[in-house]
Amino acid sequence: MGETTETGLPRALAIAWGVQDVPQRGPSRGLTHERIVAAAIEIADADGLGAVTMQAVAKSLDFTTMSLYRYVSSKDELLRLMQDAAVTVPEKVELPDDWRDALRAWADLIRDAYRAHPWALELPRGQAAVLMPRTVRTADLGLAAMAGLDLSDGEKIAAILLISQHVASMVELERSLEAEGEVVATPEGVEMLRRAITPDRFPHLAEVMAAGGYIADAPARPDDPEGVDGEYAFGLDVLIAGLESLERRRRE
Amino acid sequence: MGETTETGLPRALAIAWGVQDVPQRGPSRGLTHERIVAAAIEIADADGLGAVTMQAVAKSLDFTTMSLYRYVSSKDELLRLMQDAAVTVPEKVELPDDWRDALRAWADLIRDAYRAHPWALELPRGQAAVLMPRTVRTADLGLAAMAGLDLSDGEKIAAILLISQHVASMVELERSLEAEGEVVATPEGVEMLRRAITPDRFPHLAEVMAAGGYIADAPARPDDPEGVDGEYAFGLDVLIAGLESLERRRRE
DNA sequence: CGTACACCGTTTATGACATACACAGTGCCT
DNA sequence: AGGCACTGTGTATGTCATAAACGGTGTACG
Repeated sequence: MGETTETGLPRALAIAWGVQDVPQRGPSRGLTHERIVAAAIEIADADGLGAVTMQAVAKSLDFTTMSLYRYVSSKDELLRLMQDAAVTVPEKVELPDDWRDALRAWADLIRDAYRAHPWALELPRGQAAVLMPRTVRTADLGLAAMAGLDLSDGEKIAAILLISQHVASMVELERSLEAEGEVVATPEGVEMLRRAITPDRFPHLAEVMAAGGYIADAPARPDDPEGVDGEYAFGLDVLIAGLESLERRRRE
Repeated sequence: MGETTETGLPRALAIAWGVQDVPQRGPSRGLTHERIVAAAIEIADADGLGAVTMQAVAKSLDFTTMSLYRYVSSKDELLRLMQDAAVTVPEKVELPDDWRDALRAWADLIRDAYRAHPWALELPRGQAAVLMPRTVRTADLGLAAMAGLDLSDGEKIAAILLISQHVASMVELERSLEAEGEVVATPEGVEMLRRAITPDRFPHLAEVMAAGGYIADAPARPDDPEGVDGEYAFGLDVLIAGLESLERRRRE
C-alpha cells in the first residue's frame, strides 16, 4: 500500500502539511518533495498532465525513475501534491470591504491560479484535496471575503464550494474551447449538427440555435462578452445575487 | 490520426449522432457501437473507469482486443461515447409549471443520471461533450424548464451550465466522501489537521472548525441535512434565488 | 569507537496497456 | 467473375508504473 499513513490520512496530506517524519539514519537525501513537485509542475505547464511521467520527472532532475519513489509512494501521490501546489494564491491579499466585491476578487484569484495551471482541473477534487494546505488557505480567504455576509458557517462553506466549482468549470470550458474550438467550428461540422438538432426533437434548443446561440460558429474572441468570460461573470452575478437574497430572507 | 472526421468534428460526435457512414463492401459486422459502449459501461459501473481497458471490453464481448478498433478509433473515443450514454434522462418527463420547481426537478434528473454512472464525472466535460446527443437533449429539457423565466437565451444556456456543473460537483463530492470519508476521519488524522490549521494562520477557517465545521468527524449520515445533500439543496437554492433576482432586476 | 541497520540511489525485471501492422477470409460492386 | 473494401485475428512494439534486489552511506547505540 503506502497510500495512507498510520494516521489514516492520505500520505500526500502529511507531506503537504510538513508533518511527515524525516528519516534520520541513512545517507543525506539528494532530493526534496518541493523539487520533485516543482519539476513535475514545470512539465505539466509545458506539455500537459499527460507528459508527467515518473520517467520524465526523474530525468528532468537528473535522477533515476525509481529514486522518486523514495519521496513519493505513488504517482497518484505526486499528482495530489501537484494539485495543491497549483492553487496558490498570492501571499498578501487586500480584499474589498463589501462582501460582494470581495467575493468577486476572490473568485478572480482562483481563476488566475487555475489559468496558470489548467491541468489542475483534470485532477479529481475530493475531500482529501479540500484538506490540503493551499486549498485550506483559499477557503480561509473566502471566509474572510464573506465576513460581512450574514449567513451561517455551513452556508459560507457551501458558498465557497459553489463559487470555486463555478470558477473551475469556466476555466475548464475556456480551455476546452481553446483546444478544440476551431475544430468543431468547421462549417461542415456545424452544418451537420444543425441538421441533427431539429426542432421536432429539440424544440427549445433548436430555437435558440436558430437565433444563433449554443454553437459557436466562429472561435469566440476573448473580448466577446457572450463568450466564456460572459458566462463566468453571469455565474458570479447569479451566485452573489442568490446569496444576497438568501441573506435578506434570513433577516426576516 | 482518426480522431476527427472530414467534417472536423470529433468522430465520437458523428457516431453518437448516427451520421457516420457505414461501410458497404466487406463482411457483415459482428459488433455495433451500441454493444461495445454498453459492455464498457457495464464494466465501469461494476469496477470503475479504471477497469475499462480495451482488453476487458473485448473479452466481455468475446472478441479480440483489436477488433474494437474497427468500430472505435481510439480508447478516448470510446470514453466519449460512454460519457454521452451515461447522462441519459428518462424518455417522458413531466416538468412542473413553475420554473423554480421545474429547474429543481431537472437538477434531480441529472443527479440521478450521475449517481447511476459516477465514473462519468471523471471524464472531462468540454465543448465536444456538450454537443453529444444526450447532453443536447438534457439542455433542451433545461430550456423547457425555464420557459417561464424571463431571461435571454444566452443567459438560460449559462444557467443550464451553472446548474449542471453544480450537480456534477455535488455528486462527485458525495462519491469522494463515500470512498475516503472514513479514512480521513481517523481521530489521529483529524487531530493532526486541527493542529495544522491554527487560528493565526487560518483565522476564519479555524474559527469555523472550532465550532465543529469543515472537517467531518464522523462519516456523514445520508440523512444529515448538513451533509452533501444539504449542500446540494443549498446550491440549488442560491442559484434559483439568483436567477429570480436577476429576472426581477431585468423587469425594471 | 565500531558495527549494525535504516536509508540512499540504482539496476533490472515484470506486467498492464494502447495501438501499429500484416494476414487470411468475406461478400458487395463493377 | 473478380477486385477490393472491409472483416476479425495474431503478433509485435513501445510506454508506463512499480516491485525487488543491491551495494554504498552515515547515524545511533552498544
